Amino acid sequence: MKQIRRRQVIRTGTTVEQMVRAIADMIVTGVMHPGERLDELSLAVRFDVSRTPVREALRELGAMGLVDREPNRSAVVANVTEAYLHSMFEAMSELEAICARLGAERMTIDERHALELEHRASARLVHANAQEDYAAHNTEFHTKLYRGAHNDHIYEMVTQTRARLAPFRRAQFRLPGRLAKSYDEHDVIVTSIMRGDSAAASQAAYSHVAIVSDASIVFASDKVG
Amino acid sequence: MKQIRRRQVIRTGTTVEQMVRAIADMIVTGVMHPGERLDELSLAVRFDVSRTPVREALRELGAMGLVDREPNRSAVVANVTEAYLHSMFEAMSELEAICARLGAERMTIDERHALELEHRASARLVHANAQEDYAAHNTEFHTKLYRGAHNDHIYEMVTQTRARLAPFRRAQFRLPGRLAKSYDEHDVIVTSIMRGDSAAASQAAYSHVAIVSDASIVFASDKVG
DNA sequence: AACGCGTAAACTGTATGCAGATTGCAACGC
DNA sequence: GCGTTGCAATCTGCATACAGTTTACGCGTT
Repeated sequence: MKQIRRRQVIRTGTTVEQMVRAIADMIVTGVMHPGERLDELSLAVRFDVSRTPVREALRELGAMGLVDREPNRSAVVANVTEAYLHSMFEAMSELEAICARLGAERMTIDERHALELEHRASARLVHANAQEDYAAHNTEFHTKLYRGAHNDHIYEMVTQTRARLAPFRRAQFRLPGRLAKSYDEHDVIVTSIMRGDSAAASQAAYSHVAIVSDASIVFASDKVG
Repeated sequence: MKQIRRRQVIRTGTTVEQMVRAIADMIVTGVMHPGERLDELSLAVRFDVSRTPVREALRELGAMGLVDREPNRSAVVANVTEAYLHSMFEAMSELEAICARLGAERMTIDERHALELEHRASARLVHANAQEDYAAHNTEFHTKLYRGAHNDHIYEMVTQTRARLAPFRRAQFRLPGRLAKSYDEHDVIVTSIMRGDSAAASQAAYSHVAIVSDASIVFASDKVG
């Protein structure tokens, strides 16, 4: 094989890290679907490396829960049971409620303003029914919320859980009227946080995720199982 | 090299899985200390395998957060900052509070009885000041508590967090009077759960971990940093 | 004696080869 | 015609070889 060290122009990190990010991205963004095979040789060819780094990347993705691995079988994009999916959504509700509560107590003035700005910015996207753009703002909004708890470990857990849920939550904004409802729910969270009302923020965040969960499980159900 | 397939008598799983378990165990039980190097070749020799499975095991342990890895550097047993340690303890409080709350609502009669039994069984160990044995019962008690929430993903998160905290929590029961206090705290949790009082159970579990956290950080402080 | 520099040793990153496991297919028997 | 068995192709698991990087040490210079 050639090996002329021309591994594209991705700048950051080691080969394996790059592959982990690339593959995780494909899974999370829905380029690859739950249950799809991740054959080592194909990936090696695709990324122009040998199987060794591919294997390490797959193992790491396995540890993250994004792919399932069994001995002597190809790795496959994680396809969780409906029960486990449900437990992840419930965990998301709990985690997000914690973040909202802690955020209401701990966020700096700047963080609060940034959150509110992010929220307000997405208002016009609701009217335009710009689902893609709204989804991007939505992600950023939630990231700011999670950061606001000022707890790195909780941030790690909630981020990882969110990533694992992503493949099953893709279509949520296609439900008619969901965009507007989502915006309203965010509004309650933001308002509560601005007031420093941790109980209300927590409650609002919990229900918000619970609703997203319901919306998503409908769409997931034809993939899971 | 020989390769006479005599890799000890550990029965389950692939080579890498066995190594992950073995190394994780050494870290969690304190045989290896935070900051200690995990050189690939030494481990390979020790386990009588080549470096390839060792590397995969280390990568998995890295993903779990039990070891730290940097490019072109040996993996080392994870040594977290005091800030991150604090965030993990806080997360533990929150997670355990959730488990207690959900447990108070969801545990079956059998689960409640088993939890109470486990708790009562450790009473005599308190009087004997049998720290080792109490620690074992303590682990089992908390596992039952986590299971009681009937949420697999939360169980996964809390278990993983607990494992990462283990190296920094080892000495907690050596504080004078800690055993008795721990028992009393458990008692409040158990009683609340038996009554189905989720708010009280949640509150009790939260404070319990917060106290353990304080007790542990004292001991951790000469290791961390 | 202290500091820099260069080289070698030690170690990680990656490629490749081989052995064992699995799967699909085809030929055969019922 | 359908199920079963055996073989071949494919793929994973692990070992080994090699390349690139970091670290440590010793030598020479000041």
